Amino acid sequence: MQLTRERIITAAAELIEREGPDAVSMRRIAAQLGSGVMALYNHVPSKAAVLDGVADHVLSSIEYTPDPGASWEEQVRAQARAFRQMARAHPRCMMVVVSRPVDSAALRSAGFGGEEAIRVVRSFVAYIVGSLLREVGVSPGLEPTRPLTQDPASLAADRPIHLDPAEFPQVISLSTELLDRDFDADFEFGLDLLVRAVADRRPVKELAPRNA
Amino acid sequence: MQLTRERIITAAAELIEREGPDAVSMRRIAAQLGSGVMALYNHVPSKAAVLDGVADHVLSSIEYTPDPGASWEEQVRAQARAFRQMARAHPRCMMVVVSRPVDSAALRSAGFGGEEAIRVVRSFVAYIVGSLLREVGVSPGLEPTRPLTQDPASLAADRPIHLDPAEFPQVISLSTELLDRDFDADFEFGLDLLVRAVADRRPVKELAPRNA
DNA sequence: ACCTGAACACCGTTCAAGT
DNA sequence: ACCTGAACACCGTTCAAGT
Repeated sequence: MQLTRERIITAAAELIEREGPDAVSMRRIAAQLGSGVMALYNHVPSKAAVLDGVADHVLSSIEYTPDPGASWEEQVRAQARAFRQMARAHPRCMMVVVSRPVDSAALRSAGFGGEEAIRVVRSFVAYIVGSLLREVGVSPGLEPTRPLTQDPASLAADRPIHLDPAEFPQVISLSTELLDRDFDADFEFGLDLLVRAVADRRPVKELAPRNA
Repeated sequence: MQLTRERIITAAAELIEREGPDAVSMRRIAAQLGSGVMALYNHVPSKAAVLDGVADHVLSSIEYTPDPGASWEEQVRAQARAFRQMARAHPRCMMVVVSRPVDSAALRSAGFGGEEAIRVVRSFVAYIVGSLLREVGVSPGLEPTRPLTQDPASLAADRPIHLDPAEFPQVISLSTELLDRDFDADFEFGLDLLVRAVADRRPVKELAPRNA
């Protein structure tokens, strides 16, 4: 099959997702595509360019279509959640995304990039990125390489809590669930803080008249 | 001079700050300390451990002493600013910090780690980390290695805007200042959003009685 | 206990050569 | 235009050997 920039970037993203950012190398990508290493350089100028491509690829996979009927609060929440879904779908690519400039065109095309409230947007993006780094980033990149297998047990081993899954299968699945809930709640909590803060900053919609 | 874990970590941090995370290697660290590569392994188990050490070292350099007289709003702001100062002092180490678990003991000892309001703290940390990644992280790590020199011109070249400093010295210093102001204002803006949001969530200090 | 140096299995990228 | 393979200057880490 023909070698293309796109196939190279996709292969790199898959490699990162399977074995972490450290595992990605031009040689491994080439091997995966069944070609020699140097063949890659006909479609891509450097490894850095491949990683740029991965960041862009992942960012543009955000699925968000604005709903003009919704309030701005709900639109902001929807965007934040779309971003988060992307991060959860490509957790190990997040470090790569984050190591490049964030205000990319891809991000803008996903609806992040208003005109009048750039600072508000930046605050949200900062919050979202920071949240997802914590959520996704229990030492995601610079650690010793993982084994090639990707069973649930080794995924659980990425958590700070270390238990033998053979001995405590139910404890582990439970703790994973609890952690997930925790992340959900944490994310929504902070998101809500920001949404309310911004709402309070707007010209107040006079519900009940005050005295004075 | 004697080789120690501390000297190794300090050397690594300096190397990262001078040439970026990509430039750090066991061999370079050893060369800097005037020893053979393998001598390092008597004090440190692996490169990953060195990077863990760097993250901890940088995190524990946060200078914050709580002022019990100040309001909680001001205390939170002071902590956030202390964190930010650290990030600006070690900008290129930030990616290393961020690639490890953030809720470390070092962070807690810097005053981040309340009991009753863990989620609030997490929201702030998420915001701060996300902000500083943007501020500090114009492709901080995975880029082609920089030349060894660290003059202001090459620092300016890290910005997205590319001008020849020989031709436009004043434009560059101006734009740097503008960017700095921008970062300051952005950071304070979002910080203020969060502080107000949290304040509004507290049992309101009844200033003026309402009708109803 | 601490350091050395050779060796191994990797890197990214250049270059000359092939089709 | 696209691919190859040898080569170069690097990696992290193991191991056997020295003090």
